[in-house]
Parts: sequence; C-alpha cells; structure tokens
Amino acid sequence: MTPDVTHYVFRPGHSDFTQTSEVSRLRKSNKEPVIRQTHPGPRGRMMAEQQKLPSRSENYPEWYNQVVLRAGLADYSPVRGCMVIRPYGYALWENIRDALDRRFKATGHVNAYFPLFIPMSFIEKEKEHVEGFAPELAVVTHGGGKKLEEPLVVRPTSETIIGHMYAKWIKSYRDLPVLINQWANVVRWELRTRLFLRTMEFLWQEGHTAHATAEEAEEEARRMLDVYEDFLHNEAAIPVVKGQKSEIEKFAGALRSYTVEAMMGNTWALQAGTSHNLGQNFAKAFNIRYLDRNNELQYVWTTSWGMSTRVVGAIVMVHGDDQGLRLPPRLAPIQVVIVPIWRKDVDKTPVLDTARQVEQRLREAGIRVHLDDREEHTPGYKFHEWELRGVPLRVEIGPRDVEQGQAVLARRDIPGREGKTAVSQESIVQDVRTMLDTIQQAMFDRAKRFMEENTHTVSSYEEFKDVLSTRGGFIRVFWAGTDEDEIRIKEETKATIRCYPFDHDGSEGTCFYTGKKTNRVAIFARAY
RNA sequence: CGGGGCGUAGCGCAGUCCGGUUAGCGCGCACGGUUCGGGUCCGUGAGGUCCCCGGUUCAAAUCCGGGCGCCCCGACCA
Repeated sequence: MTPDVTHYVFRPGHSDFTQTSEVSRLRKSNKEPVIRQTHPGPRGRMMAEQQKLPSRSENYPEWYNQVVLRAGLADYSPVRGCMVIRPYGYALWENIRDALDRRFKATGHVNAYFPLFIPMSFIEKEKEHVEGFAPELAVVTHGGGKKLEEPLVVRPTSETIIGHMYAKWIKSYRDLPVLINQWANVVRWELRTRLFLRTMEFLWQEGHTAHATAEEAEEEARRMLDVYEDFLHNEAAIPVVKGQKSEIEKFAGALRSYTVEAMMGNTWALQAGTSHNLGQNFAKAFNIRYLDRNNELQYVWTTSWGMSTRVVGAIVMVHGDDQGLRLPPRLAPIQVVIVPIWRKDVDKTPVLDTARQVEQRLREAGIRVHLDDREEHTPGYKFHEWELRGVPLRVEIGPRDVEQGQAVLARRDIPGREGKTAVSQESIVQDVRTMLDTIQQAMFDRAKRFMEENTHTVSSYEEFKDVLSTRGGFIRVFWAGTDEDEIRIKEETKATIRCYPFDHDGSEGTCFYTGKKTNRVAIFARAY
C-alpha cells in the first residue's frame, strides 16, 4: 500500500453519487423490468428492489453498465460514444497510471508529450498502418474558419509523429536506445462503444522506443509485456495469458504483436495490454537512421506498447460480483471505509470519537481511509453503497465495539457474515494492513482459479463449437490453420485467436481444425 | 447504413388509442422530526418550453404532416 497513490476524498452532498441519466437510459432501452410501487408497502423494501443491480448471470452487459455508472466511475457525455471519467473512476485511473509509471521509470523510460494533431500525410506513410487506421480516423479539415491545406488527424496512436521526431533526433548509435513513454488521450472513430472498453476517446500510455538491433527491440517488446503482466498480477489482481498475436490480430504496421489476455467474469477475453515489435517498418517509413560504429547508415528497430483506461473495465469485469464493484486494495481509491453505528443519542459521541481516532491512525499509516459519518443514511444503506463502489474493507464501529475496545472488519471479497471478524482497536492498523494484503491475494487467486476452470481443450471443430456455445471460456488448441481458416472460424463462431501462448512447452499435437501435425498452440475465445 | 424501440420534472414511468378541470405517481432533491449492528419511517416543500416546427379545432401531451435526437441488435476495433 504505497502512500503516493491517489486518495479519493468522498464528499457527501456532492453530486458525485447521484443517479445518472444513463442508468435509466440504459434501463429503458434494455427493457429492464421497472419496479414500480403498485401497493403501499415498506419503502425500504421497495428501495432495495429498485436499487438492486441486474445479476451478472441474467444480463451481463447491463450489469456492467450499471456498475460503472452507479459506482460513479464514469458517465456518458453529450457526444455519442464518449464518456466522462468521474472523480472516483479517475482516482482509480491515477492509481493505475502511477503503478505503471513507476515500472516504466524503473526500466529506464522517460516521459514526454507529443501533439494531438498529426498531418494526414504521416499516417499514409506506412502501408499497413494506414489500412488499419483509416476507417477510424477523426480528421480536422477546418481551422480558424478556413479550410486547411492539409487535413490533420486526431491521433489514433502516435507511431507516425514520434517516428518523424525520432528521425530528427537520432543520428548516431550513441543516441540509442531512445526509451520514451507518453501519457495521452487518443481518438478512434468507433461504431459501437462501451464504457471504458471501447469509447471514441480514451486515455492511455504509449511507449515508443528505438534500438540499434533487432534483438534489442525484441527484448524491449517482451520486457514491457512482462511489465504489464507484473502490473496486472500484483496491482490489479488480474491473471493473464501472455502470448503473441496472430497475423490477423496484430497491430497495423507491426512485425509482431504481443498481448496479455485476461478472462472477464462472463468468460470472454479482453486484451489488457499490448506490446509490439515494429521491426524497421516505421524506421523505413520515416527514415530513422543512425551511423553505427563502422560509420555505416542503419535503420533503427522500434517498439511500441500501450495500456489504456480499458483496464478499468477489466477490473470491473474480472472482480465484480452481483453486489457491484470489487476493487483490488492496491488500486482502490478508498481502501477502507469506516461506518459508525449508534442507536441512541448518548452512543453517538463515543462512537464517532472512536471512529475518528481509528480513521486518523489508519491515515497516518498510509492507508486510504474514509469515514462515512453522514447522518442522513442508516448503516445498512452505507454498507450497500460502499459494496457497490467496491471498497475492499469496511470497518464497523458501534456502541458494543466501543465498550469492548474492538471494531468489526468486513471483507468486500467475502460477502455476509463469513467476511466479518472482530479485531482489537489496539492492533487495528496492523490488522487492516494484513487484511488488505490478504484480500489482494485472495482476489488474484479467485480470478486465477476462474480462468483455469474456464480454459478448455478440444480436439475437433465440432467439439470446439459445442464448448464455445455451452461453456464459453478460453479454448486452448493445437493450431495449424491459415489466415483464411482463422477468419472463417471467426465468422462462424465469433471466436478469435487471442494469442499463441508463451507457456506452451513446444510439444507436438494435432490441429483441431485442419488435422495437421503442429507444435503451435492457440487460445481461442469470444473477446471484447 | 439495415432491423427494432423510445422521446412527459434530475431519473423511471402513467396519461396518448377515444382531444376537454390545476398533467399525475414512484425514486431522487430541500427542510423538520424520527431512526441507525444489512437499503428507517412520518410530515412539509421545490421542481414541467409534455423533443422541435407547422396544421386541424372553441380547445392538442393526446389527432394530422414534417423534422430532430437517443437507445438496442447487426457490419470495424485498444
């Protein structure tokens, strides 16, 4: 629990947790049954029902939308396909950003910033690149009230403009390697959007490096993939399958693309991060050359790698349950919420005093804590609200606890009574710290088990289709098919090759589709 | 761009077929009280260009014509 991560301050009364227009908009359009009061009854129950999330099993996409909106992570913008990242969601992103940034710095990278606008002609310089991105470009044709001589594209990614600058900066082998990262927004004109997972504008980091040799570039691409894996495992508690993208799925303009694939709660795959060995494609397109030790001109070898706000969606879908969001302690904007409980007025002061003391001690210990001392809501209400928002640990302090010098810890990852333990106020700082670590680990273990349980092997296409439609998940198979085979499978089953996993031991088997002998293994899945 | 649906208070809806008091209900919001160990309860109150434009009519949320916007499903994708 590093103290330099963002602490989100929740302010009651601020409209940060009001019902958003989009919650209902989605309800409406999805024909969610709307619970209406048809008879006079206890309002508490009505409220409970009205505010209940759709369960994941009954409607996964709707569950996802509601969690994102109601947990206060994001809201829709007036522009179709865009979203507003709200303070709670942004605090989560800041923690993600910082955890990644630390790792980039530790591996020798520096940050810089390149412009949003890119000359149209730049995009056109690399053949595959332009083919890949042309359909999703936002193009600026007018500025200052006049038509531009050359249209500017809003960056969908920055290989081209960075390539242009690298050509200018790199002259000698002494200038290499160049290891630059940038934190930026990018725009891709998407037809179908989903909060965090696919919006027209999103935030990310894009690393761009240039090297003297092919080996070094390859090493860099693989190193950064390891960084992503490390981040996802240790910060986000998300297990992944590391591997190489197929020819069909690789980045437009790359020699090879690598990926970390995570399994969402509905067993679909999601690419959580990618790293590309760009070979000399961009070096040649932008003429990035240097003089080597022998005074000979050489093209550099470049890489690029990125992780985006999409990981927020991954966190929601990997860890969330029917009560809402569940955040891994290391990234949670609020790690601990204290809910004070009192019955009689005489209890209020001692309870609140104790709660404030505990709050202060936790904060001083570097734990991101929030005391929910709002008087307009009951403890039960607060329990539900903080569970929806995914706070990993709740501390309950009531009159009985004050009397006995204790507090009750309630784990978000274990619902109900089983997740509750009473601890002494004396040892609470250490107990909370230990508990947060335990939760972090438990969340990872749970997600890992889920991914393993939902990874299947098949030996025929019939079986493949059967498993995909009945059980879903990752399907791990020997694969000797062609690009055309891959496309056909996608058309027929919607499953794509997520990657050729690195963990395959190289043994030989029979391709489930072509029947040929091969030592290549592929993981197929439905993907976001 | 094809198929389906929707536009009435911040949100969810009723009312529209069959034109007619002051356009209603729930949630949320504000205020007061009450409650608080798993979504308290009671009272009071604020809040509306009924998507827009035009037409019919003594009278339009409601009927007619035109427009706009949004959502869902399908074709591209971090």
